[in-house]
Amino acid sequence: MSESPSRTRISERAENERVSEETAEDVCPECDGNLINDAEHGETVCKECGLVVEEDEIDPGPEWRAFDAGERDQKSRVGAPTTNMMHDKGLSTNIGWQNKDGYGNALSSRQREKMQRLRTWNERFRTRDSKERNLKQALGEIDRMASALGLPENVRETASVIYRRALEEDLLPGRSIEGVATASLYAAARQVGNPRSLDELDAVSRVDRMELTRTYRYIVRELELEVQPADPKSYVPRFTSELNLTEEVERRARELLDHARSEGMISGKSPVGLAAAAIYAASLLTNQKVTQSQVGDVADVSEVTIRNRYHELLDADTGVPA
DNA sequence: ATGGTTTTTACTGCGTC
DNA sequence: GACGCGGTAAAAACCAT
Repeated sequence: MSESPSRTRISERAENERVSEETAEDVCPECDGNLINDAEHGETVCKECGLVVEEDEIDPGPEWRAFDAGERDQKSRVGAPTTNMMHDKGLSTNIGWQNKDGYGNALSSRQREKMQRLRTWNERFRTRDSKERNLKQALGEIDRMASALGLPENVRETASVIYRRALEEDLLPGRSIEGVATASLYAAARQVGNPRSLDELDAVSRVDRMELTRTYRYIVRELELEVQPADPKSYVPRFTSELNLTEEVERRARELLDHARSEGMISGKSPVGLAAAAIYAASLLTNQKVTQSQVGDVADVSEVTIRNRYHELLDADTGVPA
């Protein structure tokens, strides 16, 4: 319990500061006399010189007067607080389950049936409503992340289709809208051959990596999405342009990757790492050198990985066994 | 949970500018 | 002396079982 003394000190200091602030405010700026609060006129005036320091204050009280408890109940207009925990802030209609009318009398069987139908419909509209809202928010999220990552229109389309399907199949309960939206975008980007790495998604999403990978796996499994491993080549153009490299380098890198694929060297290796290594190797072959760390930076891959991969790529290219 | 594979981290030595 | 590069060992991350 060594922290209790320090905690006491902190709270004492806070107390002192607040008190001093208050006293500073309670003194008339003209004559240093004490101020009094005149609630009826909504003013703060100096007791000594009569200077009005503040006026037009907000009266926090009710604007009506109640003379007994019954009147207070009638005049008070305050209801249940709204809450953000529910999609509609708790303002939607809810039909009670008891078959009683407003006075507590039992309903006739005809009326009971009617109420049952009303309940059913009310519930239908309400859930449809909530899905609409859900979708709206998710699509906004997808849009935001997509433009942050510079992803084109067709990716957003695909992502929203995936999200809609997830929503239809009731995959949302227990998962965050954010998470599913991010996962949908990730899957969509890969499906249309414009992939972004998990790191990149992670950077623009509000959910952490763990949740992202978990929900991604989940929706891929549940929706039986066909997502092939990303093609290393699809990363090449983006990285080369970020490094201001020429078309020649880009072409060379693609060739290296094609060749490596035909040799069956790419399975099990990370596509991003392969792309980075191919670009590095291509930059050497075309005398437009970039450093390993430069490539590693834009691709988010360690230099070691680039080294290992690019040796393999060059070996495969020249026919020398590894 | 476990084991195998891949990637990353951290460190070292070498050559060059 | 800083920088780019190569290599290694151990840790961490990932994936299928």
